[in-house]
Amino acid sequence: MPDHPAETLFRLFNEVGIIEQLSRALFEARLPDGFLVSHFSVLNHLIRIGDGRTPLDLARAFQVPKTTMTHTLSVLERHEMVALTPNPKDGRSKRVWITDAGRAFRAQAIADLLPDLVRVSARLPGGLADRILPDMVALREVLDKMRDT
Amino acid sequence: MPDHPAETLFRLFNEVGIIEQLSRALFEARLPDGFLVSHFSVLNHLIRIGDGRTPLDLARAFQVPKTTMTHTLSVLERHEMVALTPNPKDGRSKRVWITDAGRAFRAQAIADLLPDLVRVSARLPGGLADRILPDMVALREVLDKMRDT
DNA sequence: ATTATATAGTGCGATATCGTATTATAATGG
DNA sequence: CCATTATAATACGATATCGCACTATATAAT
Repeated sequence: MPDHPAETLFRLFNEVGIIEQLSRALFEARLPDGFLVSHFSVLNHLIRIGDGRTPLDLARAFQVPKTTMTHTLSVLERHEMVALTPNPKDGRSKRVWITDAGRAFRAQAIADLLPDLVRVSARLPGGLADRILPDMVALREVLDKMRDT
Repeated sequence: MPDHPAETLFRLFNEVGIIEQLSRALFEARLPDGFLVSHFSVLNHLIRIGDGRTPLDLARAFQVPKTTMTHTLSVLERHEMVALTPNPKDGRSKRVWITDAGRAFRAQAIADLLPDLVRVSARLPGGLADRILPDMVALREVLDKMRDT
């Protein structure tokens, strides 16, 4: 790697990859057996953003192939944590709804996770997360837009 | 999620996950068919940190299970991009060496990747990567240490 | 209207990743 | 020494992720 603006960005993506790996392991250690962050994330999204969206909407939100979202939803559906209904606006499509079981699962997961998050927070240099979050959002948005072009 | 220090951290991990997803897709679109970031990363590590390490060392460096590293190395070995030799210091272990083909692959991948990195850099708010990289390193180190305890 | 093109979801196959168990070798304690 | 425990790598099975192809429906073009 030359001494180039891209060099720093390359290193940053490197760190992002490792942090993703570590935080995912942390999360999944607290989830019930057989559940992964991908499952939790969908439920969390359905509550934060609202349900009734289509599977494709979700795939786009998480930037995963639609086949991956089909699979993730099928797992959640099998556990009755989401329900899929026909989309009255589009016969090809479906709508995704979170169930009470899904809400309960998400709430429990967050409760089980919180102590770890607090522990991490306590060990971080003060204000680190607040400090970098806006830049991380900006980075995500740039990548997101570049993807379309 | 309550209004809590953990809330910001939670959001940060969320962004990290999405950025990881997007940057990986960007990378892999430039790699030859059948190669993933995991393969490139190992080769890159062998050059940056030096080869001759054991598979377990590599698994620790990337924070993946050792079975995952066994698999990744077997792919690279099949393509003759790394060579595994017995470890004279430990009969249970091996040492990992990068080959000329591995070096060439890595160099080509970086060359093919550079334009994308430059494009991203150009669209980012000035100095963003430089600004947050130290904090991201600190975050990674905290997670890394917490993992041991 | 009819045809052509685009889009939503899924089936299927390939590979990646991960957990558990196994084998071989080291290190340790008696 | 010998037995016990720990460690490195792998085999194996399960699930996740992804790309490609297919079906059904919608949209656009003429």
